[in-house]
Amino acid sequence: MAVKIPQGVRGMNDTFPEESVAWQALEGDLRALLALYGYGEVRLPLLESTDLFARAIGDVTDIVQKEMYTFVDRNGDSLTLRPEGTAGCARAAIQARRLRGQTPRFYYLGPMFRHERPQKGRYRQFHQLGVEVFGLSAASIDAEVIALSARVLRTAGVTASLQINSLGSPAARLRYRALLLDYLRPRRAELCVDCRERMEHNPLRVLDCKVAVCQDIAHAAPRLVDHLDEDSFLHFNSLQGLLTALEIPYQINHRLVRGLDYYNRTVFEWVTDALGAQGTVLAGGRYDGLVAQLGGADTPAMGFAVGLERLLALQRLQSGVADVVPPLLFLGALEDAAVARTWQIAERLRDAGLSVVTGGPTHFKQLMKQAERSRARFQGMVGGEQLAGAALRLKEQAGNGQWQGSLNAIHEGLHSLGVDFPERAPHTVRNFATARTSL
RNA sequence: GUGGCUGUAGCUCAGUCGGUAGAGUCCCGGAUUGUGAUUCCGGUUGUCGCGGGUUCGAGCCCCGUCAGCCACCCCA
Repeated sequence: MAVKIPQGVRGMNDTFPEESVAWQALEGDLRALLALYGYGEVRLPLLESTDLFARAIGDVTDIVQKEMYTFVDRNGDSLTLRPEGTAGCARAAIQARRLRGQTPRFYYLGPMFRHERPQKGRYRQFHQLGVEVFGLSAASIDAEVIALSARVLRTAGVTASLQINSLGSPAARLRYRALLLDYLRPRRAELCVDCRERMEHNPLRVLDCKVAVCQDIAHAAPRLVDHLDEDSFLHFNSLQGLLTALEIPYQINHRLVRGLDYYNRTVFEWVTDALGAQGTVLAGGRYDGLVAQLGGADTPAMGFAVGLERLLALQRLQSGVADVVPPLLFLGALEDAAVARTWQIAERLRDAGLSVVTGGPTHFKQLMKQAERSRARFQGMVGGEQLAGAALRLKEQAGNGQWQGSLNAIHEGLHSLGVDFPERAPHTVRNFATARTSL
């Protein structure tokens, strides 16, 4: 009787060991880097109340209008799988009163969910590293965060180009919006249909359109930088000076406007043309109004997010990703009677912190194939002869190293073949002892 | 949400005019072999993505649907 095979949810991927080592390596490198800058991890829920995202991201954005995974829980509350991390992070910081005092520098790492049509570099469950700083309004923190973002890319071994812009204060942005509309309205008929729609709810996005006609119109449009408020203008100048001092090359992109409502002043993006249509690998900016908007004390904030699938894809293209680390030793048992002894030896070597995989009991030929496939550095086969005292042979699989000796002397054998034993075996005695004393 | 392309063995792919499931590779078990091999025997290589329709008969034709890829849109 045929049973229907369950299918994973569209746009959500499973990751197997060959692939997950690259994730682990990247995540490890990033965590180490963040510690270097004094950022600490916040672990946030994947679910928030739907209302939070509507208020934070802006309820006319595509994300809120048509991309959220929203459901009603058993209490009748409307909950949403987070489509981005900033809203939840701000909510948590407000709730835990972490907005002042020692300057909060946070990061988070994990899955986000958006119901979009999957394509290259875009999935329904995807992963972001996000960084958020609260309470600092000076351009110096913008420079710090952008420098950190530059090093995120450098750490991953990828290159992209930095584009920056300033959206000014909300008031200046509103004034500019009116100016832009005055400019666009007479040209409305020339714009593409999407842009005519954009004029209604988010005219700044017309500047970002890919259609040639719209780009021409956008190039001749009044520029945001020319209509910034005084403070934002100075802030932007100050940031540029700092980026130059830090030797971080950038381009000012007057048409760079971010999609989320909460941004003001500095916005930035690292872009590449190596990933097809999804060229933005890392993006962020300042969101001074969000915390107050969510009911917290008026607190400036700055942050960014990196798409880890995109970062990894770029890494795979540009510098290669981490590969599986093969075990040190393959130990095979040639017959039932040899299993117990072989497994004991494997356990002893693991006590000493060495990685050992076992095989058998089965025929010699099978074991040889298994040994080769394991990619272990060394290989040894245990049968009745070894149990009776005959010499065990250790062989280097990819080289010529060899050793023969008694089963009990396998430590010495490995040592003579050049194996370094760890100072302390991390997975054994220490954990056992801690467990006992804490109980 | 819209559009284009593609779904056959674990993998890479054939499959003619609609007429009985194929190759290579890999994998598994057994015999021989005590060190990377060979040989021999045997095996799953499969609801031809799924569901319907036409037909005496569908991997092939028609409709629907799902998934993957790419682009639009949007975003990291």
